[in-house]
Amino acid sequence: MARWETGAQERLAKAAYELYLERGYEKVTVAEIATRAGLTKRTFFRYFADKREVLFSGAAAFQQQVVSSVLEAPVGIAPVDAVIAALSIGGTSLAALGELARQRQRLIDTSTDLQEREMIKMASLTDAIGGALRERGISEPVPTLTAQAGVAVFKIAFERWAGREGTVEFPPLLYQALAELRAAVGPVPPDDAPTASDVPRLGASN
Amino acid sequence: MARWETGAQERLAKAAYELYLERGYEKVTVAEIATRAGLTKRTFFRYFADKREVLFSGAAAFQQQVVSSVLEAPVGIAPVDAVIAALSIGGTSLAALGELARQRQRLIDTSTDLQEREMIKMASLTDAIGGALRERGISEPVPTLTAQAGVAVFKIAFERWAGREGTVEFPPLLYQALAELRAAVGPVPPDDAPTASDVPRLGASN
DNA sequence: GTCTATAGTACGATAGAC
DNA sequence: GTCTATCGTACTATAGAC
Repeated sequence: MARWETGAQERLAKAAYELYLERGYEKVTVAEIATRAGLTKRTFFRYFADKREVLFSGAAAFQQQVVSSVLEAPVGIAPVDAVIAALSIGGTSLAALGELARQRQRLIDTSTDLQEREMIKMASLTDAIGGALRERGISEPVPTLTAQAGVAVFKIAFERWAGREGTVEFPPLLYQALAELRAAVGPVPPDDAPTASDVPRLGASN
Repeated sequence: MARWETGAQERLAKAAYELYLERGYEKVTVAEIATRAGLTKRTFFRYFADKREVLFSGAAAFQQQVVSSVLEAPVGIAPVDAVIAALSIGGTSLAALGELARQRQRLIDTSTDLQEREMIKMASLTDAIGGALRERGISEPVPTLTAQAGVAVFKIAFERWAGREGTVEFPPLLYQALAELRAAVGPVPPDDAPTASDVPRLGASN
């Protein structure tokens, strides 16, 4: 008999999901999660920084995927198009999880603590996307603003996806939300306006 | 001698600011704040829901001011212009606090807990602005998207304001950030695009 | 794996204002 | 007397220290 069952992290995550869904996030203690997984509280904190983090352990991989897509976008594409394309791919991966992703979203909606954590993750994603654009030679404020707009659009599109039953393609929801954002914020200012800046392109001379 | 000095909440807030600045937010306990204010931990929690909330007690008033401005904007103005005008007024009020506002911002930047709370407050502000637009008869998705864009632009403008010494006018920073956002997200889609929607106007027939 | 610090809660008691 | 602000204490759970 092995000293440890394998997959301690997976067992902890599974136990946490079950308990959170059964009794609600706030009514569950870390000790209970650990016990159900056949482990101790100490071990829980070896794998997860805190009680919330269980629901966000996939966030780093998602962020990495999006950042990679931005970095690998074709030369000459506008930053906003590179970001939206990257989020389209990432969102499609999340949507592929199906009911699990919707369940997770509903769980987060029941707790302000979890909502806070999700916002932090989204803020981190925004920073990382901005950083990827800067790495490609785009100078401020375009990276920050593009990343903010892209993530805002992503959130709306993903909420719409999660709120629907059955199988819905994610990319059309994302592109529709982008078009709606453009319509809502209004026209690009003319080039001779003192505050306007040209829309740069990735890999171009900037 | 009176059993209690007046202004318990103000004394607690003052003590908290002092201690947070002296030793850093995380190294200060609620008991210490209360003691410096001549009160007890128990009383601290009567006035503030938790240790972070001390730095955000003005948020509700700020939000209320912005929402009121949106609701009172002239008929016929585009939603995005109403939102930006409202945030311009609100931001100017905050900027009027001068060094105190900059100090607060620097404090928040030192703690992820405080950053989380700030994000929650900004999300609440976004929701409230979206609600104000809906109350004026604008239908989704314009309220949500406009509010998101407006708050994103506000955050960038306020960070720029906080990062500068001396007296800088807030509104020009805000309008510049809006122009930059428009340039970054690209052109409004043509009217015949399947995903495009006309830009509605407040009080018009929609 | 145990121990400790501290955030945050619950409930009751008490003291001043009116 | 009532009303309200304050205080004392005991408690749970997270998180980190040792």
